Amino acid sequence: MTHIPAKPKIDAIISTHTEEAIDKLCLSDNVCFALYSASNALVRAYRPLLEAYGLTFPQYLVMQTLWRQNGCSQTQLSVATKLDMGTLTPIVKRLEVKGLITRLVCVDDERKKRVTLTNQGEDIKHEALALKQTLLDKVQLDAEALDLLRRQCLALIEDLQS
Amino acid sequence: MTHIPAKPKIDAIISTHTEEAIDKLCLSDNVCFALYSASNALVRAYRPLLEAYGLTFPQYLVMQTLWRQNGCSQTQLSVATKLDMGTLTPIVKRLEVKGLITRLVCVDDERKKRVTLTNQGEDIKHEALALKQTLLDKVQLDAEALDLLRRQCLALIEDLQS
DNA sequence: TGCAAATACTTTGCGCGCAAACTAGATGCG
DNA sequence: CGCATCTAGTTTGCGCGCAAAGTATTTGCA
Repeated sequence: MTHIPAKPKIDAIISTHTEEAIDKLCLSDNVCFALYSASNALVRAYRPLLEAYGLTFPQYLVMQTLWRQNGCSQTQLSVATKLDMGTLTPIVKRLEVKGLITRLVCVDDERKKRVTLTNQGEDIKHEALALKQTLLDKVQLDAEALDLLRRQCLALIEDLQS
Repeated sequence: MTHIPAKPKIDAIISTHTEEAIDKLCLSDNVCFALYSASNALVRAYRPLLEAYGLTFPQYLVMQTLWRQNGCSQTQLSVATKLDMGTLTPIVKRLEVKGLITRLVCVDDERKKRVTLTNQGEDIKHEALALKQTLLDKVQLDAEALDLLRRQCLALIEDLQS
């Protein structure tokens, strides 16, 4: 009679999971998971703050770009925000519906769209930019640690896109 | 006659943006943006690797949790992956359709669903887990820097969710 | 025991994020 | 000039991520 391997052990049933087991269950030993979760947590934390201005986080990124340099093309916005055109088009359209920007076909190149802030879009600039600090105030990490985090993320982006 | 303020200067037109201008346009001086972009870049980099196993990145996170602890409830998966139930339910359903897991109502509590790996789900474990290293090999950051990045992200998550 | 509150999960709606396919205008070159 | 190629932007399809509302089961407690 051939050897019958031990029946694969069914792991502990749900009700017996202790706190420690759940801790080990968490993927926090994983850089990728940590980064991914931190990004989700960030967007989640921004949501109630940005709500006052009717903005989502990606919309806020587009607005920040325009506050630096009004009259960008959509391609330039795409490069600046690292969002592809398929993502950007509807975002920019929504900002237009909200009355924060206008989109006009470029006269010298009719393929391009020039994205320009409305007065309303300009008006919220300083208040909305201050939200960044409001959010960072929640964070224990000091300026130096945050700067390191920022540079590590940028380095990672470089490495991953090659 | 009242003072007429100078007409607001229209910023440099699109075609005159130099490389430097585009660089300054980028939001890379912003921690939140860097983190957000890094997370997007990460998911983007994983996509072609995970495609071989028919997995998305969030699906991969769920599988990783199950490979650690088979037979979790969905709530436990939700805690482990830091994804809310509304996100998790369709992810788990898709994994079931792919034949990687089964979902059974718990006998002792009929509200709960016990999520269990199929043989196929077990089979891809080692190959799929190896992808993590494949991806990290692209990255210049050393183990120490990655660990710091990981811990900074976890600290940030803690701070932001309070 | 009865019933309100809590818990586990599902569904809906909306806005990404991105690949892929498409439209339309600009460019280059024989 | 003519025409292939490129570039700028749009559309479609799919899978999140999450708030909010809904269903079903369990729990707690008067």
